[in-house]
Amino acid sequence: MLRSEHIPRATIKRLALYVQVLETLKREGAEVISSELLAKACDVNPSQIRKDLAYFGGFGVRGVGYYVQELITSIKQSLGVDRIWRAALVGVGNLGKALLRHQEFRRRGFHIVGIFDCDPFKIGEEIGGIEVICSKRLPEKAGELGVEIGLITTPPERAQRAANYLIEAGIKGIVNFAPARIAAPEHVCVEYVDFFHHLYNVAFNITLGQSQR
Amino acid sequence: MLRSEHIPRATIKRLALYVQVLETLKREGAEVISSELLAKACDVNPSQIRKDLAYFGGFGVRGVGYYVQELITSIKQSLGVDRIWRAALVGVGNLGKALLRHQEFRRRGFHIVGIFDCDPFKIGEEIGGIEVICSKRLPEKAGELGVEIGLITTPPERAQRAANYLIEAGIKGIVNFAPARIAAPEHVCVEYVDFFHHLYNVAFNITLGQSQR
DNA sequence: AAGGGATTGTTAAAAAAATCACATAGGCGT
DNA sequence: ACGCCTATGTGATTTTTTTAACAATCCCTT
Repeated sequence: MLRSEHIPRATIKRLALYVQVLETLKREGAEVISSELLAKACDVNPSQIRKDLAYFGGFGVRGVGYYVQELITSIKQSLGVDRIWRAALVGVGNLGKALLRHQEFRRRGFHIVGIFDCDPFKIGEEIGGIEVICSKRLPEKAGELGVEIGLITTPPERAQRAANYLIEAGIKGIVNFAPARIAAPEHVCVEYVDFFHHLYNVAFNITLGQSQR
Repeated sequence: MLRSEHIPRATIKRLALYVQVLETLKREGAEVISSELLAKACDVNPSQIRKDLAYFGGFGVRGVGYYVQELITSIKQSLGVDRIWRAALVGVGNLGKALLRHQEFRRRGFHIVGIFDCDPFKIGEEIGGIEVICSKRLPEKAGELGVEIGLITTPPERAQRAANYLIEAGIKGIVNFAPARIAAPEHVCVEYVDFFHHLYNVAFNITLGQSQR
């Protein structure tokens, strides 16, 4: 059993993908799926899938495959997303507002319970029943609200400051949507969402990548 | 010289990161930078950077480092983002609207010149001076507008249909913001932007990943 | 209850990517 | 003009990740 080994970062990334595809398959009525079929749907190698899943346990049944619902539950458990996560959003710009309106967050178990901005004109405004609070008060408020994850949607030049407030608040995970790197202590997990990385990738592939992949 | 070899996918990803960090450094007044310092700012290995850059040419000066502005220009050229790319956006929801308002797209050379949706109530509406057109007319309009890249911001269940229209329109690159996989022919490059992959990553790291990284 | 068929879990091999180490070469001071 | 200093570019090495192959095992039919 592989369970106790070090789990590759790439595996974690793929598990999130598997959940997405499995939920689609479930909606379509599938109850059981083989690694081969799931692989096709995810556009990866079947061995890859079996290996990824084996890190967390033997979820499959030999000769049969994986029970879809059971697998979804197991992966979510393994990832730690089988519960509600309370998040704070910092930066009420276009993107911030769009994310706040995005029903998918709640549906997936990420509840935005605090909204912060440093613009005095935005402070006090209500969005989806939550009042926008001054970013400076983040450290004090975050504990109160039980926030564990921070979402940064500020302009790039203010991303680091937002991060500092979140770190000061004792938050352990940050998803940064601003196109800027941020410094954080070892124990804080920072993930970057950057559209432009993807756009650049596409542009490159169109331009010269014809032969690749 | 490595130039003619196959370029790793991971390298392309990092080049986009380098551009981001270099532009910040430029704003801060840096004119020259060593691979070591750039590495620190990007949180990667210095050799990695030198090797990545060497795939595209000898941009550096031995004993000195890399000239920041020159390097930015060179990388952008290598990636094919040293020009304007015309894009179409399909799906005028919260996220779509936020992206349309996002100034960064234009600043980085991605001009959204067509907006499409299948909702009759949205068709005809004007956003930023561009009229929303029925998705069905995408194939005919895309050529007319000179669109090369498609951005999908529909709900997940409509992502494939949006993709089909884009493919029919002869588009060669798609950035899909909808949480759904899409099928596309070999010659069409598809990139996925999925916040939840990142959120899941953070959740996992907080839950059990303490020992990792 | 026993054997056949199918698909997993896992070990071994291959491929890819990251890192190291150093020779190479440009700039700058003398 | 010469040599030193420094940081690049690149071949060799290590590590990581992916893919292939197959033995183990579970269900299902007879």
